Amino acid sequence: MPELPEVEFYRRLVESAGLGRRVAKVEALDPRYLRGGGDAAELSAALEGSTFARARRIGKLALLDTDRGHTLGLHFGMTGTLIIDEMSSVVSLMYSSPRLEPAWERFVLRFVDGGRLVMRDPRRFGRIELDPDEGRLGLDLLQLTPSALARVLAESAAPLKARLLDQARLAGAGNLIADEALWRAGLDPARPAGSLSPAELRRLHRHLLATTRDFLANGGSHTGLLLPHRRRGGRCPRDGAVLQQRTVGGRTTWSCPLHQR
DNA sequence: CCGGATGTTCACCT
DNA sequence: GAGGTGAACATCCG
Repeated sequence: MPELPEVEFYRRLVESAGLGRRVAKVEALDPRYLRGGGDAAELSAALEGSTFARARRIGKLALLDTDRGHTLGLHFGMTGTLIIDEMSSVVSLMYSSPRLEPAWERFVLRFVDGGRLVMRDPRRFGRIELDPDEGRLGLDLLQLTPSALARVLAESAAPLKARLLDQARLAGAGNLIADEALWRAGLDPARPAGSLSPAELRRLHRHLLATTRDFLANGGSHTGLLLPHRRRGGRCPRDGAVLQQRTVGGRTTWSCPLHQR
């Protein structure tokens, strides 16, 4: 999906253009888009007549609090984007066509003022959920402290990268943030998570936050330094070594065999 | 035509 | 129980 930076852009979009507007109707709702096959009538009853009072985010989950005590959870999958009044945020998604296609509108809220909030998602991996269990997500990546990172990784034989992608332990990092931060930190994604020295832990913590903040500042998760070289024959922009492609933690992983140890 | 893509979940192994 | 793999989901792109 969009990773933390993209979802943060969506949160800000709601904050700047979606708060205080009364919901008239849940207008289009792909039934498969309700997480856990939830009840569409229940969703309409909870949202129609309400306004959004606050937009929060935990990891990759956007949370829209209504003025009546409900929360709408938005999860964007691989290709989900949020649109308000036909204006998208500045986000560009690598693997989602920018084309406008009404059939890709999986969830639409019509406001009383005539405007719309739309989730457009070609691949349909996104989900919405009323009053989601926020406890299923770990600490938000932007709130990560060195000691919290140590707890995320402690005593685990799982690959380092697999732990970083485990949303129940650390919420927000996706495949691109993980590869970029590990590359910057000079750490092998396949290292056992529990094997990092205190110095390596501090280094990884620093680069995880710096990478995420860079992506936020530069317009998204597709702005990494490693990204252009994630292709066959691509070379490490730091030392020129041919990059290695593997599957780690179930995801395609690119790393430098020379400086990531 | 085929394979793979910023993700999550589940079944099935070891 | 922990962790890995592969599939499924659905569509586009090279």
